[in-house]
Amino acid sequence: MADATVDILKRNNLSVTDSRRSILQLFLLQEASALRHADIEHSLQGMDRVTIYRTLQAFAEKGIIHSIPGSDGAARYALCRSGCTDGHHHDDHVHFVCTRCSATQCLDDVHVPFVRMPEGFEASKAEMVVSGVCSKCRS
Amino acid sequence: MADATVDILKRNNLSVTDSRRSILQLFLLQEASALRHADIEHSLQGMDRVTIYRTLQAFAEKGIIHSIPGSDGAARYALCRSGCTDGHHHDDHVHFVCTRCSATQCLDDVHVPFVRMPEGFEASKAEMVVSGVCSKCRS
DNA sequence: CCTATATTTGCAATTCGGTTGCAATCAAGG
DNA sequence: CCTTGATTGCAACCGAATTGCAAATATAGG
Repeated sequence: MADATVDILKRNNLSVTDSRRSILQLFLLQEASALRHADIEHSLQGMDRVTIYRTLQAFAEKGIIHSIPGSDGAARYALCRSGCTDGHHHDDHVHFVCTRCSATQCLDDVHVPFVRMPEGFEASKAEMVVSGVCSKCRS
Repeated sequence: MADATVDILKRNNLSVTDSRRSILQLFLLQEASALRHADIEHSLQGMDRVTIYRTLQAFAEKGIIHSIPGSDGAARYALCRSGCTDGHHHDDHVHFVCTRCSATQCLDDVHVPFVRMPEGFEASKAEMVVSGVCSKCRS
């Protein structure tokens, strides 16, 4: 059990397989920015596209990762902070997309502000994506 | 010049064609909720899919319509309020997606709140999408 | 009004992100 | 170590979107 990936998978009632461990490993190493399916496919050559899709789905369902709304038609995923469990995620933070390096990252400490809805509307979820230049690209 | 569509196209230096007028007409009639490519294709049977894509792009570039971030992989567009011009849009309002009827609409009066960025980040644009049940579906 | 030019349209083909069904493989528990 | 249910890989498919090119059309100039 020398590996953190095994631990996380077991904690989430997922059977431990090579594919899942490799993908999870990628997320653990990544920390900084979100991963797209294509990124993973590129890093883990030889792994089937479909397996990656299904693994991402499984992780998202268990609350290991969360999806990030991206307007470019490619889903992005990032590790959930501790505190996320099955179904109920704590991903109420703002996401940032860098216009220079196009990396997407979670601003874990910036949470989505409340906005008052017009008469008759019932809000249940709010997502916010800020774009600009990230700290790495500015320096 | 009895038609508003001709007027709008000319004002934006776009040549007046049947396709553009029909699509623009749809947006003018629509008012309430945003349109996806598929919606237009369905309403305007016989028009080529590609023409619709290109027309939407042209309208967006001119600031006649703006695109709405949707996490479901299908772009949505809605008319810009007066005040939008080439490139520089005033679409700093919140968008609402109904989980029941799945319509997307602009909450023109609710503008995206300011959020303070962490050290080193430079924000240039912020998008916010709220989901829930719209006024039509609640009544 | 007519023509020349630049723009727009339609079509076919292609790319890209994502999903589904199915058979083979593999992990987990007994 | 064996059974069983979950996971993988493959092929095929789907919808959204883009590209290249030839035909059609709008616009400006005469």
